[in-house]
Formats: sequence, structure tokens, C-alpha cells
Amino acid sequence: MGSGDVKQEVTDKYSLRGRVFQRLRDDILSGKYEVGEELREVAIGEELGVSRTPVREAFRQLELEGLIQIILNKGAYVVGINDTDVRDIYLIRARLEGLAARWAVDRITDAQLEEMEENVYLAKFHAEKGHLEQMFDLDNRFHEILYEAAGSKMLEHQLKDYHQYVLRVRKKTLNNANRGPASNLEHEAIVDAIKSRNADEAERLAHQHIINAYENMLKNGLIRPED
Amino acid sequence: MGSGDVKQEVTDKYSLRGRVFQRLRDDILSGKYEVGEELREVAIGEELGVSRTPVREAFRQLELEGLIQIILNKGAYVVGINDTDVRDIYLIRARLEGLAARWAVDRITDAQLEEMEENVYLAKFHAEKGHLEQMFDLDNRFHEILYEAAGSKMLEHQLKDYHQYVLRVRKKTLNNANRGPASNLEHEAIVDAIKSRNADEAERLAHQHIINAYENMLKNGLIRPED
DNA sequence: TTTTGTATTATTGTATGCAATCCATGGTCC
DNA sequence: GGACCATGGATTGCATACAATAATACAAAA
Repeated sequence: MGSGDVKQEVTDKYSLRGRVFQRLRDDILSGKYEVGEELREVAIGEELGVSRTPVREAFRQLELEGLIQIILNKGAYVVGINDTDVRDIYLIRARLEGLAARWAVDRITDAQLEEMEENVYLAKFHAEKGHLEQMFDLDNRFHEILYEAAGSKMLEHQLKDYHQYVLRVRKKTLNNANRGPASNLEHEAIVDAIKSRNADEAERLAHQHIINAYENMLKNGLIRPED
Repeated sequence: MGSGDVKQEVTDKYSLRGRVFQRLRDDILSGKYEVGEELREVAIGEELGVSRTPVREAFRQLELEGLIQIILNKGAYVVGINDTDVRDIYLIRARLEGLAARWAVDRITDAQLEEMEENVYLAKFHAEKGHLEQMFDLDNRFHEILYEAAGSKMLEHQLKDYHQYVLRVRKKTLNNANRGPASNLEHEAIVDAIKSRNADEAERLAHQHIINAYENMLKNGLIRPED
């Protein structure tokens, strides 16, 4: 939020609470827990070898993220994320990602632009070699740079959240089909649009890029169409 | 998130933690604490008459909302919300609000549509009478209905958050100037577009509605232009 | 059989205690 | 005088203890 502030992940990895939070988040997103399942503080604590305190604090955060619902004096229940949510996220992300690209046109730093170009170059290389893990990481990073380049803590925060949400689904996307190379080309076009300061084009391309990713998932049956 | 789930405020008002959370959130948004100020668990606890535990849990939530930054073993620092953030929120909200209106066209229930029409009618009444408080509440409710009518927990959650953020700024907006009646007219147009199932128009109007609200704030000097 | 009241248990909400960490102060050595 | 290190106090991170609430089981009454 505050615009010119420190770069620091909101949830640190080195506190017990941070570890519990990330672990539970992963477990919920990966489907380890059934939707509607009740999470008990002691049980989770024992499983992770910590007391109730960090578990409770993690619960409060997960609640705020919408991953669990806490009912006073009753319990914490997994809300999860279904295909409808995934679709919604992609459609929301598409618009916000477009906005990010638009803002990046004016605000991107030279260093960020350079990293983007390197990213595209490397991604092309790894795509040829078939290095899926690297492609996945580079894709993640590409979008992160874009979010940062948009120069808005609010937007960055938001987009990173959504990005996280669909991480698991996305992993499948890149592995399956040959979305990788197509995605790379789109990245390249986005960078070009930003570099040539064409805001409309940047927004349009970034928007379409997310839509394409989603439709690719549909096409490969990774997600049910919905509606 | 899970799409068909219970209507329940994420943060309950009746636990100590809930009260601490809302209180701190209000205090931060209203500017009681300086940006960068350190919040100490014991001090806050004493002020509100509670122990560190609920304060800590509230801190974790505020951190996730981006209102404070917690540095491990060090402290919690107010991040706050500045004019840039407000602008960003309005621009983000404008796009998402448009999306909400678009989705509402297909998904709004008869009851919701009816409540919207009543809302517009009542708002017109109170505008004539100059009842600012009621207008403020009705305006809040109008947007809430729209978010609910969009039929997407993800989007609703998001928009309600942003709505909260700018609440204080918004209060000034309605009081000042004669934005009230203009806003009412725009609401009415949005309802009409939704009722006549014109998605493009609904999105355009809802988008513009937020932009107008923001520009009105600028015009009245409630916010500095920025950039 | 169903329902209702009650006692018991499980679980959460909050407070407190203890260990680890950080920060400021002051002292020592160069 | 300035850089380095030790020490004490303050503050957080986590664990545990206690209180309040809700769920369950079971018995008694209709």
C-alpha cells in the first residue's frame, strides 16, 4: 500500500506462524482438505509440531484470504477454491493485468524492462530445451515483474494474491500442451508494447494473455467450462 | 470463495479480536496513527482493555490487508493509505465494478433487482430532504447489492475490501458538493442497463460511475491529483 | 418413539509466562 | 575521538494455562 515502501513479503517464511500459514494455504489449495472440512487447532499444531498460538494466527490470515471460514466459538472450515472461482479469478486477473501493463508503460524502470527482456529470452531458450520447471519459474517471474513495474502497491498486492491462488492449476497448464511457447510469444509482444510506450496495446495484449491462458486450460480439460 | 456458501461477515464483531481488528483498522484509516508509527502489542492491548493475544491476531490480519507491516522480532509499523493508493483503488475499482455490473446482468436475482430499485427510489427521496447520513448508507448498500448480484464470491470479496478502504474519503465526497444527486442518477442508469440486460452498457456506466466519484473528489480538493 | 433437559466432553477464546531477539547504552581498546 | 563489543531492558514469538462456549450422549418424560 504505502507507495514507496520496503520490499518485503507480507508473510515471512521464518516464523512458525509464517510456515504454518504457507503450509495450510498450500494444503488447502492443493485439495488436501475437503471443502467444508473442519480444521482443529490442536490437530494442525501437532501435525506441524507447534502449539495452538501460531496456528490460530495463521487461521486468522487464511480467514481473511477467504480460504477458511471461522465461526465464533465453533471452528474453522475449509472454503477452498472451485472451478467457478478459478474462472472468476482469471477474468478478474485479465482486467487487472491489463491495467498493470497500462501503468507499466509509464512507470517501468530501465532495470525492470531489462529483466523482462532477459526473462523472455531465457524462457525461449528453456522452451526449446523443454525445461518445464525453469519455464514455470520464469513465467511466474515475468508476471511478478509486470506487477512491480505497474508501480502500484495496491495492484501488485492484489495480482500477486490471485497469482498464488491459481498456482497449482497453472502448473498443469504449462506442462500440458504446448502453451509454453505460445505464452512466450505473448510475453514478448507485451514487452514490446510497453517498450514502445503503447498503453492501449499493452493493456489489450496483457488482458488477452490471461484470457488465452484460461481458455487453454478449458481446452485441455483442466477445468470444467462452467455455466 | 466457494460459490454457494453462507453469508457471514469474515470478521465477527463479538470477539475481542474482532473488535480490536475493526478498531485498529478504523484508527489507521482515519489517520489516528502516523504512517510509520510503531504499534506495540501491550500498549494497544491496555488501551482496549485486552491482553496481547487478540491484539496479535488482529495484527496478523491487518498485515495481510496491508495496513501494517510486521517485521519479525521487531515490530508492527503503520503503512496507511495515501492519495496515490486512493487513486489506484478507484481506478482498480472502476474496472472491477464494471465487471460486476456485467456479470450482474446475467446473474442478478429478482429480489436483488427489486432492492436496487427501492434503493434508488429512497436515495432520491433522501437527497431531496438533504439526509446525508441516509444517503451515505444507501449508497453503500447500492454497491453492496451490485457486488452480491455479480454472483462471484471472489469479486464480491475484493470489491467490498476496496469499498471499505475508501470509506472515509467517500464520506467527505457525499457531504461536500452536490455529488449525491448526480450519483443517484448514475445508479439509476446502471439499474436500467442491468434490467434491460445490456451488459456492455452496464459495464460502461458502472465503470464511469466510479471514475466520476474519483474526479469529483479531485475537483473538491479532497485528494491531491498525483503524478 | 420422539422430544427435551442435563451432564460431560471437546474445542475455541483469552490471558499469562517464558525464551529469543533486538536496540540502546555504556565501556574498552586502538 | 572513533570503532568495537558487552550488557540490560524492552519487545516480540511461542507455549501453556484457564475460562467460556458449543457439541455430544444419555436419560427422563410425553
